[in-house]
This record gives sequence, C-alpha cells and structure tokens, in this order.
Amino acid sequence: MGVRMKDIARDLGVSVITISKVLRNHPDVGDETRGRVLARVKELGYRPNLAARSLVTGRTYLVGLVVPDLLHPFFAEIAKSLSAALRKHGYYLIVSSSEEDPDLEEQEINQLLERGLDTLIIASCRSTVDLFFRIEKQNTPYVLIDRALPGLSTNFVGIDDEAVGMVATRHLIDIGCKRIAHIRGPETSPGIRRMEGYKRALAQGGLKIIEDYIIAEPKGDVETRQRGAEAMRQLLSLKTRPDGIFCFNDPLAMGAMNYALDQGLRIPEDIAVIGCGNLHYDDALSVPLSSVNQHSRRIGEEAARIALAIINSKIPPKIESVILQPELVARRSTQRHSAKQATSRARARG
Amino acid sequence: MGVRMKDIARDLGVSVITISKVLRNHPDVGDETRGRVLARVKELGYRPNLAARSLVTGRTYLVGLVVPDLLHPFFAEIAKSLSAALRKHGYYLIVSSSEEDPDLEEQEINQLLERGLDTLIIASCRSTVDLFFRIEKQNTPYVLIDRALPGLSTNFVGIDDEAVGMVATRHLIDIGCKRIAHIRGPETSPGIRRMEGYKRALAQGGLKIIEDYIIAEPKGDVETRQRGAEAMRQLLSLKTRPDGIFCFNDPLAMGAMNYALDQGLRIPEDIAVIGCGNLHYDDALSVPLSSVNQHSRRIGEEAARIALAIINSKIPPKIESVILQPELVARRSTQRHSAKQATSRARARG
DNA sequence: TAGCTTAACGGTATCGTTAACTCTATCGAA
DNA sequence: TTCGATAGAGTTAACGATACCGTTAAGCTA
Repeated sequence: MGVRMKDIARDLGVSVITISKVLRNHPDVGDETRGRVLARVKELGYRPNLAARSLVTGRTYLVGLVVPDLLHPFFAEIAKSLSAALRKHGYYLIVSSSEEDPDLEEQEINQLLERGLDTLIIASCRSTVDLFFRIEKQNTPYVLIDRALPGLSTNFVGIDDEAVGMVATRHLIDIGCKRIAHIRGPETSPGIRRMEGYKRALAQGGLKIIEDYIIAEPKGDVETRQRGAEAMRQLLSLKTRPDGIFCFNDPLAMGAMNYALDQGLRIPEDIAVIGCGNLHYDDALSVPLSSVNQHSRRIGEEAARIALAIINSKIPPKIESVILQPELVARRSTQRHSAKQATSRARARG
Repeated sequence: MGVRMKDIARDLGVSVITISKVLRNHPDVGDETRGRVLARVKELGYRPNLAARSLVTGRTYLVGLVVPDLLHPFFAEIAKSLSAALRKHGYYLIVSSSEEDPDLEEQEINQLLERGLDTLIIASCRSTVDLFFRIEKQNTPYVLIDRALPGLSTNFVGIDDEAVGMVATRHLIDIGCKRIAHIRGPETSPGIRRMEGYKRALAQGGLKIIEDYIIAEPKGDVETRQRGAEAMRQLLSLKTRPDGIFCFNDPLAMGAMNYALDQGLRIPEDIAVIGCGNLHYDDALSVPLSSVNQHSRRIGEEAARIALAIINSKIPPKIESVILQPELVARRSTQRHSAKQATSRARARG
C-alpha cells in the first residue's frame, strides 16, 4: 500500500532497524542519520503500520469503553473527554452501549476483548462479579467507572454517591421541606448509595425515614421520564403527600415534575424537586431543575490517566480509586422562598 | 498470550492452515475435521489475533467517525446506530469530535488516517474540498453524512434539508402565520438549504420574503441556546414583529422561546416556534416544541451499509447518495388553532 | 599496544495469520 | 486400465514492524 520502512531504508542506504530506532526515539542513532531519516519520512509521508507494530509489541493502541447508554449526556460526555485524553497519547477509543442489559453488556465486552484492547473501561450494569474475574483471566486490565461493584477491588473512578444523596436531601431540608421523598434508580451501586445518603441526611436533619416515601424505579419498557411520572403518581396518591422529592437522576425528575404540574400542583411551592446529573437542558425546563453535578468530564480524564498508567507500566501498578465530590446546582425547582419569579413562564404554560 | 492457531493445530494433529480455513468458512475442509476444530476452538476459548490478520489482509476492521459535536443528540444517535450496525459485521467504530472547528477537524482526520481505517465517515464542518482530495489520495474510502460539500461527488447520507425548511415553514403557514421569520444555522449545506426551503415555502404560500426576518446565527463563544435568545431579541426589536419562527435547530428554538417567554409573550398565541431535530427532551420544555425529525438512526444505518459495501467490494462500487425525507412533529409551540381548523386549511391548500 | 568502554548501526528471528499454491488420495467415466 | 476431476489436506512465503543480540569502529585508560 503505502510507503514502508524498507523503502526509506533502501532510499537512504541504511538498514530498516535504523529507521525503526529513529521513529521510536531510540538513543542508538547518530544525529546526522536521525536527521536524514526524519526528513525522508516526512517527505514520503510515511505512516507506521500499526497492525505490524501491534503484532510484535502485543499492544493494540485501542481502549474500549462500555456504558449503559451512549445517548445519556452523562456517559456521552465521559466518552468525549476520555476519547480526547487518550488521543493525546496516541490511543484510540472504541465505544459500546449495553442498554442497561447485563446480557448485552457481557456480549459487548466479549466482542471488545476479541478485538484486542490494551484496557477496558466499564460502567457496568451488572450486579455480579463473575464476568470481571473472567476478564482478569484474559489479562486485559480494566477500570470501572461510575458504578462500583461490591466485592471487587479494582481501579475505580466515580462520584461519591452517598454524598450525592446527602447534598441533595440536605438542600431540600435547608429550604424547609419536612416530608422528603426519594425516587430511586436502578439497583446498582449509585442507586443504592444515593438512597443511603438520602436516609443519612434525613437522620442528620432530624426527620423520620418513611418507607412509603421511597419509591422504587417503576419497571416497564418505557422512557425514563415516564417512569418518573409514574413514581410521582404513586407519591401523590399517598394520604399525606411529600413536599420535597430527591430523584435519582434528571430524566426521572423531569417526568415527576411534569406529572405534578399537570395535576395542578406548583413547583416549588407545593413540592420542591431536585434531580442529579445537571443535564445541559435542565435550566430550559418548564421549571428550571435543581440538580447535582456529576463531573462527567473529570471522570473521563481520570479514567484515561489510570488506563495509560496501567498500559505504560511493566508491572501492574497499585490499584487506584478516584472518588469525586458532587456539587449542588440550585435552580427554581427548589427555590422555596421567593415566589416572585414564578410568574411569566407559569402563565405561558397555561 | 492467549491460545493461538498453532496450539489448536498441534493439539488436533492437523496443520495451522486447516484451522484458519475452518475459521474463515473456507470450503476446503471436511465436515468431521471442521467439527473437531470448532469444538476445540470453543473449548480453549481461542480468539483470533486481529493484528496478525490485519497485517496480511491489509484491513484494520476499524471505521472512523468524525462529527462536529458528539454531545449533540443528533450525532450521538448516529454514532450509536452506526456502531451497532458495524459491530454486527465484525467492525468497530472510533469516534472523534471536531467541535465545529475546521482546523481541529483536519487534525482529527489526519490522526485517524494514521491509525489506519477501512473507511472514514464524516460530518464535515469544512466548506472547502481540498482536504477530501487528500484523503482520496491516501486510498481511504469515505462517506459524508449530514453535510454535503459543493463540488464533491461522493457517497453521502443525509436528510433533504430543503424539504426540512419547506415542511417546517409550510406548517407555520398552515396554522395561520403571516409573518414568518427564520433563525439560521451555520453556513454549511444544511444551513443554506434549509433557508432555501424556507424561502421556497414562503413563495409557494404567497408570502413575501422579508430580509429582516432572516437572522444569521449570532456569533460568539456561547451556547447555542444563548445564540437563539440573542436572535429572538433581534427579531422582537423589529417594528412589526414576526408571528412565526422556523429555527435551524432545537437548541436555537429553545433559546428563542425562552427569551420570548421571559419578555411576556405567549407561545404559540403571539409567536409560534418550530425547530428541527426532534430532540428527546422537546416535549418536556416549558412549551413543548414542534420540530422536524431528522432520522438520525437511519442515517447511521445507511452509512454503515455503504461503508461495508465499499469495504467488501474489490472494485470501488458506484457512488451512492441516500437522501431521507423529513417528518413533521407538531407540538404545542405551533398549536395555533383548533386541530380542525388546521386540517381544513391543509386540505384547502391541496 | 592490549584491553576496555561506548556509540552507532545491522542481522536474524519472530509475532499470528492468510493467500496462493501444491500434493495426495479417491472415485467415476472413458 | 487410465485419466482427470475433485475433495481435503499441507507447504511455503509473505505481511511490516520490533526485540534481542551481535558487530564494528572510535576513543580512552594503563
């Protein structure tokens, strides 16, 4: 196809090895020779054949990413920052979406392993660890992100999900909510830990934990927002309805808010709502939604850093765990004490 | 590392070639031998080394995708469906984001070419064709998506952007708008053609084209929504303000809507607004936004089909151009009259 | 001058797979 | 019987790069 080392070597009257050394910055080459080689390399537009290089070095220069949903802005942003960070070091990212389906996730991971990767980065929707033991057997290093797995001590980058639950719930307490409900997420580590944070904040705030106020994410093959609406329906049918709701994520919160608004309730006057994710359209909603920032970009960057560290060290480096702290983003949906602003848009909604 | 063909061959007392033939479904193998090989392959968990395969076949089994913005749901969905479609055929997708920057795009493309790809799929933010001539010289086939380039006859998959402009504008006419404005997108083919469609629909509807009603996308390093708000500000400062607005995309429309609402205007009563993209949060906005569906999933699938066709044909296949037709999604932001009136008008128009 | 170190370069084997042949039975038809 | 066709296997030679080790020449020390 293109021009090979061999061509340049013949051209310059040196050996192929010398070319190879120049390109890899090996010291065993004289300055004059190095200069001639580099000039010719540029002139001929030589590009190394990575397949050949892979074959002998055993590296593929590829990193795989498996996430539950590539369309979710949180994961999309992770993918983007990860890809950019890897690219800077000559590595490329292959992405994969598991659609929150453990079986599909396994299939995707197997396909990626078959492809041959230097590292695998996974936000797993699985609750068991067996698959990961198998990955370890295959000698492909991996980094978990977002979702930790109990009983698996491995590299991890994510947010402190208990703190997420605490920050959000404490904010609701701070604005004066007394009956705070929680719409849960899936039964993965973020879902569990955010609920724990919610409970802990309630306890610290001197509020009782009411089991009826904790709604499991409704099942069914419908959009997340519809599940949020269904959860809100359940909450509103209770004898004493809550006055504040912490939702596992923003789409759930959107669904819940819209259902409440449709029922004629006012947000935040009747019910305050806070989500998590700080999605980029949160402030354009009918009622701008308070949320908790998850630092998706940082997660991608840290995951890239760890991945490269693993790849570049001969011996397995020590296991790293990066836990980021969440950040409250307060908007109108929890703005309990200034009813002034809730005018023009509320009217337009009609 | 893992288990190789050699191991299986030694194990079974046959030659490596036979294993290779079995794995490639070559006919020159007896059924009994084939069975024994497959059984052992499965038992030992053999995975082919793609680097070695690449070296001899000259294929990398990788397809590259370059889009202006990976976080934009339109492109995210294309990436997702493309990746899934390719995976079914043993190909993998590497994604790249150019951030609407032509220079960065060139850099990303060069990096991807260096990596070695079987095909490149590009939604280009460039307006010149020179880069693509260079790509052609490098012998990497490519497919353009979403944005066509004038003077470049090549494989293309996208939507009929003139039809987008016509469908949206005609809808505004149908609901009774008389003074229809347009907030433009970037100066790429979709931006230009949608405006042409807008003008053509106005002409067909017997409305005058008023240059003041055509607002170029405001510049500046701000979010798209803020640009939409700024455009709306300009429109509202006109002596006679428009009563309907077709926006190049949904984020622009969101910004425009929110600005109008904040100014105390009612949507759709005072101004009807329609965007394009049918983003998945359109119906959760303060006023659910009418839009035009761009069939992003189909675009990804068609691009994958063409890419695979190119890869699998020895001779370059004939150039394909797939133009999808847009689809109106009417929501509250254009719900001017009762449904009855709207349909009768549409019927009257023929 | 012998012996040693160091800089600069080259030879050879190898990575795991496939393409393009070649070889050898077996079988049926002439 | 003999010939050729055919099915099923194997032989050989790449593919393009790197690792490992060896070689050479120059410079230095004693």
